[in-house]
Amino acid sequence: MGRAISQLGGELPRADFVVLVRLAQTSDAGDPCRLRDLAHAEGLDQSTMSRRIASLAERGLVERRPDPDDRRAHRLQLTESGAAALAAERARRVSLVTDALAGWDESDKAELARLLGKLTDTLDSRRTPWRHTG
Amino acid sequence: MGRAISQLGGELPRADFVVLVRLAQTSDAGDPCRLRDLAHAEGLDQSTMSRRIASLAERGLVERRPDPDDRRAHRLQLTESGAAALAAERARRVSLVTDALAGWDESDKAELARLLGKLTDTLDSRRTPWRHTG
DNA sequence: CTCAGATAGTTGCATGATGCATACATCTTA
DNA sequence: TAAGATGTATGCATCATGCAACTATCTGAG
Repeated sequence: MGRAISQLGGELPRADFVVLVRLAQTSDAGDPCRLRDLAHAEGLDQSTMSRRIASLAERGLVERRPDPDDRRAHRLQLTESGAAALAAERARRVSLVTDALAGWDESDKAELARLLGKLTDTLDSRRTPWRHTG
Repeated sequence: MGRAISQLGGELPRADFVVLVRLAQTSDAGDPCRLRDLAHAEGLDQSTMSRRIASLAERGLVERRPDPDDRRAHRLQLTESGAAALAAERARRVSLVTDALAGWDESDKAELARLLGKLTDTLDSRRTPWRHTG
């Protein structure tokens, strides 16, 4: 817990961040998020995601609860610390962008936001394969 | 040489790509590009860049010529194969974007291009630290 | 001119992330 | 009930990386 709090001030590694983002999404959707889904969503091997989750669980950011419907599986969810770490990292990133665009006029900022949103939608609808390493 | 040609059809790893891009830039500028400069530009350790260059040189994409003014150093430059591989990778990436934006109207595409160019300039002028891994 | 220190680059070594193959438990279906 | 599929974890080899140490060369103070 102290460990998680200490992370709030620092930088959350990208690998951790993307997992927390996915977990927050599925948590919003109310789905029981499983390891395999996360691995597939990120284009990673199950074994890699297993180790990432183990690491996040050790640090108290993610909770692995037994799935009552399938005793092989776990239901993954953010802990309070995990949600806090995610919020802090998002805030840090928003600050980076806000600072970088401080000199821009409002219309350009609004237009960029609109077009990036549209781009995200376009890529999602095409299920564009996304490699973090390539 | 056959190795380099066979790469033209495939995907150039990002680590190789960014090095070739830098080399093409400095080649345009006419500067003798050295290892240390490349490493610093990418925020990597010299030893890492040394290994990347060694790999690119083995594959015939980069040439290491002795620096006539400093016998410790090498002058790095793209080979013909390297320039071809870079051009092919750039074309592949342009195709990805072109395909993804195929359904967009021209005005939005032009506006996105303008704003991304402006963003690039803004980030460059701020010397924003850029981590490929974070 | 000479020698101490700086600099360009390479290599040894340990570390961490990854994928594949495998193992084990549990579920599903014939 | 047995055979195969599925969810997850682990052993193992591989690869990229940073740090430290090394060689060769350059530079500057004396």
